[in-house]
Amino acid sequence: MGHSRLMKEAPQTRQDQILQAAAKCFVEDGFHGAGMARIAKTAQMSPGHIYHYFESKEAIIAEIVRREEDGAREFLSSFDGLDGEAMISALVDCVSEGIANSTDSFHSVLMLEILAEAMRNDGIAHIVCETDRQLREEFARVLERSLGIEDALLRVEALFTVFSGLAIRSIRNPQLDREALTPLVQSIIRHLIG
Amino acid sequence: MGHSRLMKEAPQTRQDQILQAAAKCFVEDGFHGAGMARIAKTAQMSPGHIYHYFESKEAIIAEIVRREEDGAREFLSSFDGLDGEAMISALVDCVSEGIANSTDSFHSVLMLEILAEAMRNDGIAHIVCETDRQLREEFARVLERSLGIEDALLRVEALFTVFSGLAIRSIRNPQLDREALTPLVQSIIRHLIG
DNA sequence: GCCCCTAGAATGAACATTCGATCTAAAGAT
DNA sequence: ATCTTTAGATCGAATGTTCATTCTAGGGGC
Repeated sequence: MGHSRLMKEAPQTRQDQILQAAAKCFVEDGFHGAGMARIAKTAQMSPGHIYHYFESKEAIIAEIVRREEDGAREFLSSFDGLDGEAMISALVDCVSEGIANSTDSFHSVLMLEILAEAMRNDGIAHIVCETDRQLREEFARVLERSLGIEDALLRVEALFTVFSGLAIRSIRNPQLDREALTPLVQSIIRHLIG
Repeated sequence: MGHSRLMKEAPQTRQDQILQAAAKCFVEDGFHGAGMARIAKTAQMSPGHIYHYFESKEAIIAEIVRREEDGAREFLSSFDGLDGEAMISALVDCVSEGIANSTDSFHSVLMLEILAEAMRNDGIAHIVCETDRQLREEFARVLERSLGIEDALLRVEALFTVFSGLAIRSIRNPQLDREALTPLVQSIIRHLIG
């Protein structure tokens, strides 16, 4: 599951350095729990200096959300060229990869924080909802073309539901047996697109 | 989907009054975004007085989480006596009710906030994970007895995954067509327990 | 000499929490 | 009946801290 490379690779620009540090702090303490002082220290620069690159703390949050959503957009575009069987097996593979990924709690927590923030910050809500709309529509188009599915938008919604649920489950049940769950979830996927 | 009555009914005690006000503020501003001053004003008492009923803000959060989780526990116990067909139709009915419920964004947001907090607060994590373990095990027992399902714990995990996902979807796609999605999700449920 | 870049102290608002004062009301005393 | 005592409920101002943000003063390239 391809996430924005920002958060893993070494930061390229001063901006990336801040974003990377901020994301780390936000994951550990939450958007409102993390202070600029700690973010600055993590990014190895003075608090005041951050304001040369970002207008405010909220602007940092918005940019992190934007990049995180871009990561999902990119990931989805990797399904673009697939047809028939290739599409099905790519989706099924996605499950094992997706389940494994929720071990990477970094992105799970970030997602929760983003969704919670979206409920009270209209700007964030707009980014998230708009991305989701694009994702749904593009993926429905892909599914329709590659598999001839009719009510594709609906199936996509159900697929997204399952994948979203996995992230939550890995938090509420840390001992989750991923190996055992994978084939069962894969059978749901096949049930949805077959 | 039965949620703790605390949040809807008129508050019975002074404690409930505080918890109800706090939950409202937490939903609007987040656990760390909401200040005691605003909570006090919402509960119609002085900030200082809150500390006669709760040791700290964190204690309020913990109690809200505890009651929210109790709501889930209660809801689940309503499946206790069912058998065979009754169990299946109860589960299927659950979908339409569950999907409708995610319109009630109050509990969706609270859930997100709780899960995010669980990732950084061991006390909260313990409440959430322990409740989830109980829920899984009891529901697996019920499913095993009423439907003779073998790998019940696994099926329960998959069922919980789907229901958890619905809450997230209703946030990322506010225009979600609940009526259309219901039968598709119901078919997933049947696929999981049939 | 001039101009960007940078650090880190300064600022004032907001925060969780504490505390002494005041209010309420019921029990006890006369 | 009336006054006194007492204990808990309630308040709101004070506390010390931490917050996001701004400011100032200097350091290095041209």
